[in-house]
Amino acid sequence: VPELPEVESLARELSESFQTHETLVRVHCLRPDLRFPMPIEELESLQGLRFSEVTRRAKYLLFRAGTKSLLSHLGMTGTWRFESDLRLQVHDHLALQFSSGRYLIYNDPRRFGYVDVISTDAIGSSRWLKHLGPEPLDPHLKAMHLQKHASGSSVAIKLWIMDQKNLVGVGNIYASEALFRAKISPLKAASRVSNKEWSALLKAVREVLQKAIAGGGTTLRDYRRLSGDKGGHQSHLSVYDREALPCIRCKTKIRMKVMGGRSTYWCPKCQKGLTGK
DNA sequence: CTTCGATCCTGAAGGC
DNA sequence: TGCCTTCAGGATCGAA
Repeated sequence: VPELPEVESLARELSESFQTHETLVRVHCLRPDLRFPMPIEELESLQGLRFSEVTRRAKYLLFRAGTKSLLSHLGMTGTWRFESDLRLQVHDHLALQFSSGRYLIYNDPRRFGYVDVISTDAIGSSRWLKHLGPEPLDPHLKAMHLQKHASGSSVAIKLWIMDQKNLVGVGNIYASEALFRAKISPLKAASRVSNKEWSALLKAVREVLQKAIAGGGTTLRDYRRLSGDKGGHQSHLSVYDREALPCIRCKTKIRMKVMGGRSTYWCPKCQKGLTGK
């Protein structure tokens, strides 16, 4: 469900709500059967710690609680919500009870998400984060770095930018959107993307992500903000889910193809690249 | 090493 | 109305 903008929006909302630095009073492990079983004892070791800021790395949420941090990946359908009572719903897996009296609850119908507890001063070297590629919004990242890293890869550019060890945070929706914006075919081999195209692509990725963050995230189906509201961004999608509809630039019929098991949308006229190996 | 496909789940939506 | 099939924004794993 959530790509970088959705996780970033959520991290900001959560961070704001922890301005008051609440203490975690009790952890309720309701259903440990997530993608990886919940580490119950580790989670309980967070009891008594004060929660401060919530940050994001790639598509992971990181709740800082002193020397330890709670890491959360939302998979496809994970959501966090506040409740004033321990009022449970179907697919609630974890409830964090705070000193303020409120509960922060993790719900995940498809159970592709997971949580873990890691040491705050070794977040970057944790098993979840150490193999991740660069953050697209990091101003130190240059198009040249991506081009260099992709130089030996025959993988289609769409799949390449979605691979979290190459570049982080770009999921299925924003991969199609960014390639459309940069006018590059999703089928083009990563190694054949030119210098100029890499610049356009990185710029497009940044613009697409920034716009979505500003809009509070895209909701196609399941994504919910902390408030339970849908994201406000869905009307901004230019190609995703527009198969056979006219391209917004040239009216050509948008095409769809399954790549790596995921639906990919593009305009065969605007987006250059044909194939290539 | 790279690359591809199958796989983990539930629920919403569409066809008949 | 109801049953059945298909598909979904992720990412790991094993096989080739």
